[in-house]
Amino acid sequence: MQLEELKSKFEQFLRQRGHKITRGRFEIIDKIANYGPHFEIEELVRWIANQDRSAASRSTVYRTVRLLQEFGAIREVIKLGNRTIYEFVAGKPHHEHLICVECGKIIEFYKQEIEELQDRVCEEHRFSPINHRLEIFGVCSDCKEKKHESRGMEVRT
Amino acid sequence: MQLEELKSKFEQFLRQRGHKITRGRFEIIDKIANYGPHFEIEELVRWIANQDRSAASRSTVYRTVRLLQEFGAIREVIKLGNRTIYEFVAGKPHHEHLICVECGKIIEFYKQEIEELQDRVCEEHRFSPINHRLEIFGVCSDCKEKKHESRGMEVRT
DNA sequence: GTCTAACTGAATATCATTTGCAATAGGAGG
DNA sequence: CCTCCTATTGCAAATGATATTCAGTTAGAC
Repeated sequence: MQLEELKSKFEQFLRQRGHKITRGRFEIIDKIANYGPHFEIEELVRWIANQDRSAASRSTVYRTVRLLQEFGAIREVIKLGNRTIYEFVAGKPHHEHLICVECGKIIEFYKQEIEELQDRVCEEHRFSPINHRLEIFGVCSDCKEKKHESRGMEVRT
Repeated sequence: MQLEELKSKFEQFLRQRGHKITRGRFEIIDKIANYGPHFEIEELVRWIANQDRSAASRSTVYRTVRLLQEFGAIREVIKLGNRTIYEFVAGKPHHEHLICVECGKIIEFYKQEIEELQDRVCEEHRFSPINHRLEIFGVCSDCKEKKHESRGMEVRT
């Protein structure tokens, strides 16, 4: 599995920076990997605490998420209000997100042409891009259907 | 001037929602209009307080910014860490942003093709977009030059 | 002018995140 | 395997942005 590979890469990363290889850090990686691709930290902290009373504390989760971000295994992908949604990247190719404001569903997509056009814009401004984030907020197909149903009911009432 | 037009539209908006037309709200619009296109709320609050000891309080600024957002005169355009940068839209056409992570400079751009490609992606997913935000983080041309200079000096030292 | 609901300011609460500190545990060197 | 030093951990407290509560103040309908 490529999770093991990622963990050993992370181990190298920690050594290089003079950090120690601790159980907690690797347990957190496992938890994140099992949680699903997108998460918020508080959510993750609660989930970990529910699963395992003796697991890493809130502080350690925050600190480890930060390290994993620097390492590149995690990315902040959605910022909405005061919420930050992270993504466990783990070698997945780059992509952007559609976010349903009704149900919170997150749909990933990738458009080569959009990426290329961005590069062109950057060149035009002699700007060296480091990273980018495209968030499209809207209503997903499921929620549109639900709305139609409920609208129908309102009429009937 | 179109600021007056905007204010009278905002007045209508307030009336429609059963809100009152108060001096404070309109003074805040003036301050924002004079401040520049991009601002953070705390920054704005300090600036307003410095200019005018008797101006609106922090609470009122937050509340008014919220109203202006709902009205559509203000948009959250950049979310970076715990910072939120707002933009006074005021009828300006839609655009996206390049953000220099060295100096904080914000460059606006618009690419019709990117917008069209986004619409196509939404259609493919039967997703109804409401709004979107494309943030490109990187280093602007000025900062790249500065870096070269300082690198040169390091070598000489 | 009167009256009521909306507004305001100040203080307080909240929420996510960070930090200080004392106790603990990696892991390098013996 | 033991020792020692430093990084790490957990907790509690600090932070920073934003929201809310409440008592006093106003807009504006009648």
